[in-house]
Amino acid sequence: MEGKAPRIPDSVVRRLPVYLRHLQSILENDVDTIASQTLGEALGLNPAQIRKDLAYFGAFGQKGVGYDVRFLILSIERILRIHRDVPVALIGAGRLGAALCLYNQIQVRSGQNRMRIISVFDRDPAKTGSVIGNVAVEPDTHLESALRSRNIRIAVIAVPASDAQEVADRLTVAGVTAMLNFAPVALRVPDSVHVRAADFTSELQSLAYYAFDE
Amino acid sequence: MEGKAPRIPDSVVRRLPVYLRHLQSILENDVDTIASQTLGEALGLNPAQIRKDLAYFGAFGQKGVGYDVRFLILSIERILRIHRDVPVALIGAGRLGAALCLYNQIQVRSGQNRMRIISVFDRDPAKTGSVIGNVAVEPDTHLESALRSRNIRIAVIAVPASDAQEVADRLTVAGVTAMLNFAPVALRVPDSVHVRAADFTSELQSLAYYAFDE
DNA sequence: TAGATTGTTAATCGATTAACAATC
DNA sequence: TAGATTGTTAATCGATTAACAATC
Repeated sequence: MEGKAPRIPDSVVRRLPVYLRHLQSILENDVDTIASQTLGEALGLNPAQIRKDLAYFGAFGQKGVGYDVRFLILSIERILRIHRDVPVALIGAGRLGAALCLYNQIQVRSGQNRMRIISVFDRDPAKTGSVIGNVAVEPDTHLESALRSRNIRIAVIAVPASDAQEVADRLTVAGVTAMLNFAPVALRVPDSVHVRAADFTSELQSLAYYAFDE
Repeated sequence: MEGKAPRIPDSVVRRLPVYLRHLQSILENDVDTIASQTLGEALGLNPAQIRKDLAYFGAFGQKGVGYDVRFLILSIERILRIHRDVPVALIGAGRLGAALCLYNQIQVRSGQNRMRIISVFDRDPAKTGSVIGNVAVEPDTHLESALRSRNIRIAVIAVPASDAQEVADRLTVAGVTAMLNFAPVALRVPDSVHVRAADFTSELQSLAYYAFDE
């Protein structure tokens, strides 16, 4: 009975966390209701785009009134599947990986985020057994069995570029379906796996183009 | 005489560093020439897109042959304005900022990147005066004067969300025209300033959507 | 009721892909 | 010359924005 599965553009999915974050922040200021116009002004987005984005998933507002902030927060959390804790793995416990892990723990503790890095792996025996915040670093030989037994579907790759493709391959086999890749290399994965590039160097380099068109 | 200024889509500008990185890596394997077809296969992109992207800036290939790897590397570096060292400022010397700074130094030292973080600022007097790798942390009171005197146009924002808008405002006044924002908040800046969001939490949250559509 | 604002359809805009003449 | 591959134009596809009836 479910009917059509409309296929949601990635650009829409990526804006949802932005909406969510702003809604959470205005809730602290006791704002109960918000119009797409107001939200758009705060985020620098077209209000029609916001309404259309939300309408992909249902009708969450009230005509003439706007959106109930609390209800919209809960709705977006359900859409994204982050209405409960989501276990995440981190591969690579170097400086960047460790910083991301500690940052994540702060966000989780303050209630801003339910994506939790609960497993960290590294191939370096010197790192294995050490602890980052409240998570122990495990040897990467445990990777496949640990991910499967903990039912982890999302992983952050923070290993050197030379190791990243091999890690992606192993993660794919272990059932991971979404990866955030900080290594400066393009990863090849099956169509069923989503990879998002999060490469510091590339971001900086592309910004140089805009910085100097005087 | 220069003629039309074609206005380049941001999606094109953001792919250039990806092309560049791959070209640099194949050069190490003594590949002298590459066809858009081959490059596309390696990066998971349509070869027509690669040719069109490059054609925005000129004709860099040879019909029937392909692109000379060395020449294309130099050409893309010039297009992006990274054919010489580019000074970058980092605001916020917390764990994430420090990790990014050290990571940047490794990349610069190994010759993979000419975007150099040469100035780091923090408002915490406990951090001021300390050193991250080979860069000293300066008090944020120096921000405007230091950026102007060093002619810095690009900045990385790695401060708490609550401080990020104020930092962006100050950077704008100080003449910064491109910012990479790691704080989990949408920044409002004049149209003349480019802000790129690089928010770990949002990226992870949007990935959750894809991880569970079983 | 009058004013405001949604949800949705239609119009616009822009980016990607296909096709192919030019040419190495 | 024959085969390969670019640069570019045209066709397609998809995303954003405008407009407005529905309705709170």
